[in-house]
Amino acid sequence: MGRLERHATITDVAALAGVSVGTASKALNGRGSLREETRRRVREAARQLNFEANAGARNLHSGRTYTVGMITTDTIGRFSIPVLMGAEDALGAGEMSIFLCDGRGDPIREQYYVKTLLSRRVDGIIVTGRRTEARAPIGVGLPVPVVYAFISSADPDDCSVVPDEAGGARKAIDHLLAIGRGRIAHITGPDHHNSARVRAAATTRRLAEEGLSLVAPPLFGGWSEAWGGQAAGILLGSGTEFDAVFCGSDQIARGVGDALRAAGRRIPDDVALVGFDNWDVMIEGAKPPLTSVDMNLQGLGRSAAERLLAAINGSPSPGVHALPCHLVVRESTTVPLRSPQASPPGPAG
Amino acid sequence: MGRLERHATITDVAALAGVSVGTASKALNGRGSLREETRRRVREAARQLNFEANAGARNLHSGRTYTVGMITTDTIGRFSIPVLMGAEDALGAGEMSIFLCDGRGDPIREQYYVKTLLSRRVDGIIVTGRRTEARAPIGVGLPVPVVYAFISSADPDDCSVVPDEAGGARKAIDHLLAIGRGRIAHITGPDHHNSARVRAAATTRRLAEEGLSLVAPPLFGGWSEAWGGQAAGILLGSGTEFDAVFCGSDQIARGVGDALRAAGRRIPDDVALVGFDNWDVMIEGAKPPLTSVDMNLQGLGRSAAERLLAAINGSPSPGVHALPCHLVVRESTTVPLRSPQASPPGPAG
DNA sequence: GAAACCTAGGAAAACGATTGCCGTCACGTT
DNA sequence: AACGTGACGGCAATCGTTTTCCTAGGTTTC
Repeated sequence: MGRLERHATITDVAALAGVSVGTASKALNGRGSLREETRRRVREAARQLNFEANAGARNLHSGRTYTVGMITTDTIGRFSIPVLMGAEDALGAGEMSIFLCDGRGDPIREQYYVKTLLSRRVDGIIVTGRRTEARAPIGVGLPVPVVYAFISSADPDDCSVVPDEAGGARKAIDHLLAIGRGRIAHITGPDHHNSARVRAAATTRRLAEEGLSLVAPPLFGGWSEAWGGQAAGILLGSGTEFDAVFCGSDQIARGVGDALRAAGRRIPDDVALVGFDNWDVMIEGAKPPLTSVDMNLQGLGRSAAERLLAAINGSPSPGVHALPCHLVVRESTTVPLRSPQASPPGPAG
Repeated sequence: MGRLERHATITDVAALAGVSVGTASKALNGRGSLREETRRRVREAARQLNFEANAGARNLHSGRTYTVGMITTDTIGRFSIPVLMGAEDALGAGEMSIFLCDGRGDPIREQYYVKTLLSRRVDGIIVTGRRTEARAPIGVGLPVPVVYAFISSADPDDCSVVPDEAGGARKAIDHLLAIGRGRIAHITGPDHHNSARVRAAATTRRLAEEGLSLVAPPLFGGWSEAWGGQAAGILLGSGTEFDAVFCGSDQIARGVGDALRAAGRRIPDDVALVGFDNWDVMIEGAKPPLTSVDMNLQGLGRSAAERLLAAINGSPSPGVHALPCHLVVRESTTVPLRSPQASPPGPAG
């Protein structure tokens, strides 16, 4: 790793340029009134020494660190990443850096991180997590603003940015109805999981609005492919007829799809399939590619960061803010134009 | 988000406790010689004001920030996360915080991050990325130590911690040979990808050591399930006989497995299947669960962080350090004890 | 009872950068 | 020649903390 040079200070720069530190500072920050020649000399000295102003020292004055903390409630993973990236986008533009803290689902660890972040004088904190469920606030009367993203705070005065999962479920059902499927089943995650309950309830309600109902009560289980396959088996075994399955996750949908195909049902001809999450890995692996609800996690992260910045600048936006989901339609709900496999008769070209 | 309290300073604490700031500092840090009663009084005042020492101000003296930067070369994702978590483990013990910077594969952005991190006076930098390929150093003569994790630096004097992919491939082949499979095919990612080439070369070499060779030249393509399926088709169509397929990724393996099963080959009875990455999502979704090579990314992150800490403390470890991979054996290479599906005859219990 | 010695805690100088204020110099004006 | 006026830069305070040095007492010791 080569020779480690020492960090140059503004004193070094000033000395090299033959001016006082105050003048050097002004020269580098475009303040005060200096001859252009002086500025040039200082800038050249700074360049030569690879000078980078010590942010810590600078922050001592401004009272701001241009730094935010991001705490994940549980483990950082598939859902936190896009949120993180969105937040980074929004914050990067404001030249802010992010401290990442992985709570690992341990409240003690989490509290420790909060203390650390506060001692580092972050300008604000974003809290996120794998579950959309409301959670206890990370602290009360904290000296910096906090925004919850994806997950929400149990305190309604906190600012939370969440996906409109119910709306997403409604869009899925709307789509299925629009393509003429009325005998819909719903297979989803564990019933102690907020997302599963919310999506199932919205599904049932939306169908009720049309005077319809699910062909069977929602099947609660897990979020895995295995559960999808198992649930599909239950459905097939019950003898219930159905022409569409709306699944609580793409993984479930994939498991369902595999099981249905194994049982001789064609997708989408016999059964239309809709997933949730729009997770590329599952979407692309599924046969055929899966129609799915996208929660726009990156947009969510961006929005959360923007609200945090606003709060830092004195304009907080308390309350729960729901962002719309959108449906990405693929071949699991629409007959492909030209199908490479066996497909129902139709004009071939 | 409630009332925002101002950050208390040590001056506030000192005033409340009725001592000077110097004394307050000593009391809180266990320095100097003070009466126990005085210490108690100061601690109580600090507690009452929710005092957290301003890390920036403190760092001004110590010259250290107890902070490291983590830069991802490309996008933060499936490979960076475990590395990040491992690093967090190792650093968290040292009370260090992590600045996360997502380079998004843009060198300009990356250089900007390096500057930012330096101005924030991080004690060190960890560079990681999705590809194991050697990359240009993020800088020369930087004032802080740098460790590359997963990805490696093109400068051999830099410290890089990488998985021993070749060793992993050898272990996979060892295992296949041990279970009596000698007609092995290899399907992997694009040949411009370092990992694909390294693994393929190691595979070929290991077989050569036994006087064997692949049943066909390695099939280079992509990392996806789709490619796996396609490649399996090629293999089947060629008429080549094979009793095992070693795949460059779990996704490929899954695609291969699905295609083989669709073609009537039983796994592992007819064809044993080994993946690479040991990615839970793919492993569990595959039927049967996939034997796979695990690169121990978390251990890699931990090791990288430990080496960084050592370097910060004056004991750098230049060079490329390869960490062993290990093979996780599952049912795609071992006949299950009791099989729920059709299985070759054998004592049923 | 005085010299020597602790001990507790205060005062002030750092750390690195910013910024308001003020002095100085070179002009131009009357 | 005396004065006013910009322009240019230096000085010093400031941010919050740590740390060194120092002093004012009280305690020991002979």
